[in-house]
Amino acid sequence: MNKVLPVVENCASCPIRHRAVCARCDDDELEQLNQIKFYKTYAAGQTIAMRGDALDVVASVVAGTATLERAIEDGRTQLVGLLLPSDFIGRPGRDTLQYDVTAVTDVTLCCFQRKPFEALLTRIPHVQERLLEMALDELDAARDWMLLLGRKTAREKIASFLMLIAKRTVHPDGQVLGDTSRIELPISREAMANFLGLTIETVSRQFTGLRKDGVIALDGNRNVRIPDLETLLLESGDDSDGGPLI
Amino acid sequence: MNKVLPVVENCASCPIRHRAVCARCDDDELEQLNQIKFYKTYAAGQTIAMRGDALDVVASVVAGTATLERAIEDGRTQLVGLLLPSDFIGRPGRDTLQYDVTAVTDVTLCCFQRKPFEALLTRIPHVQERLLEMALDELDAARDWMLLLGRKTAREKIASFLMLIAKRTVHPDGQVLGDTSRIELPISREAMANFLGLTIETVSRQFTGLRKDGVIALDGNRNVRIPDLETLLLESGDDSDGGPLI
DNA sequence: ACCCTCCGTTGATCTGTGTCAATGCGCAGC
DNA sequence: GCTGCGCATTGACACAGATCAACGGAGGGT
Repeated sequence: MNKVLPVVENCASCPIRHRAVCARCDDDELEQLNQIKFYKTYAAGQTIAMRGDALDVVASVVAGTATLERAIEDGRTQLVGLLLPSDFIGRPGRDTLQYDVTAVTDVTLCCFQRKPFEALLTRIPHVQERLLEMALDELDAARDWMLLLGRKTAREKIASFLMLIAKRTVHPDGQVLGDTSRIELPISREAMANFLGLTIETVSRQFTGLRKDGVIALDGNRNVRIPDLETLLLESGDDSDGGPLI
Repeated sequence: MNKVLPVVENCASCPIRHRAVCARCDDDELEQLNQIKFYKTYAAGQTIAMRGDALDVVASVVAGTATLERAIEDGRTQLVGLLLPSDFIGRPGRDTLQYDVTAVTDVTLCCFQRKPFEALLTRIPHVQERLLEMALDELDAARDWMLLLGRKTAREKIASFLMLIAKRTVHPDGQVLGDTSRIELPISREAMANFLGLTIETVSRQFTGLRKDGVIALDGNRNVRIPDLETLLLESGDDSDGGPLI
């Protein structure tokens, strides 16, 4: 518990700068951002924030994986966001959080106090613009996700999830790769079930099914090899023309 | 077909101005918006735009109901957005549309050519801010919707939908009402099925079930009376603390 | 080595919702 | 009035995925 986690020095060195909030800032603007930011780390399993919490910071994920969850009292839980490096948490202009945020691996956040950040937005308009762009990207992702939840079969859901992770895999050098022949699942079977609107048993059975049919190969629980990406794409029921590989 | 639809003169007279993109504009700024805008009407059933279309306008819904749909080739369709008066269509910064947009009733749109609108955004920062706010509201709505699609039963889905429509009902004078004792469904059973990730048969059966249990009363196909709102809320499986009634 | 816990897998069975098919109802056109 | 069409309802049945239960394997603590 509470291991010492690596600390990142500043946004300019963020491996994910090209997608993060400061993507288009010049050195001067980065300096302004640097003055109001700080890093925070959470160990795997820790709760970062809970639904209803007053939210006085906004943040970017620098490293690790976190989840956004919505739950019903009786325990049913739906993942409503998967936060990977470069994703943004929190919303300028609203001060309570609507969801539970949990670190599923060790997570490093680049945080900004909300008030000074909002003030900064008015001075650096293209950060505002970037936020809008990110929000709309997330909205698109949420809508694809809705198609998955409402209309896809269990097998298609799993295949779609694998494609999603493959596409979003970010390598240590910051490049978003199309390397989809081997992926590492960032979350447990349970989290996947909550992501896809399934039970863990069904998730497990579908993995077995895909393995038996030669669509994927499992190497431990978290490593998936994909011999033929085309086949997996077919299984996913996706007819998207690719779209941005973000 | 193609009846004469009423024309709205300018944003300032929009009945829904308080929630639309120009919510916080002063007269001078409204004038700037007026110069690049125009109105367009669509008859019920018309396609407003299709997935993949080049999108050179953005728009606000002034009157009527439209849907945003995502479909798989085999015909399975999921509604990913329900556009009611004051909702915004299109995204500054991206030039193709990801979804099919259809008018389900006669619809009046307040349109802006995208390029001049984007130029205007840089001059009127609080419109940009307003767009971000609306995008984030939509994201919140999408996430609640994901919980519904992934984890709720058919009955809960119907009850949630009724609550949603009740909350969003806008009266002609522009006031968002809490009048939830009688609502008019803006969409057909089929569209509801696509909204909720169900089949029309299941939607129908759930309506019948709720009626037989005295939770709702039906007056024709599109009119629902809700004797006791608390009961319906209970059925919806929602434990949200209300949140903004938007 | 042992136990224990956590996580994932597999099996047997149940059930909510989908599927297929028939029927009902309102409304427009003639 | 009748007919035809679109939409909604109802019924019988099938099946995908949930539920309940047992088991397996990896890793950590002692």
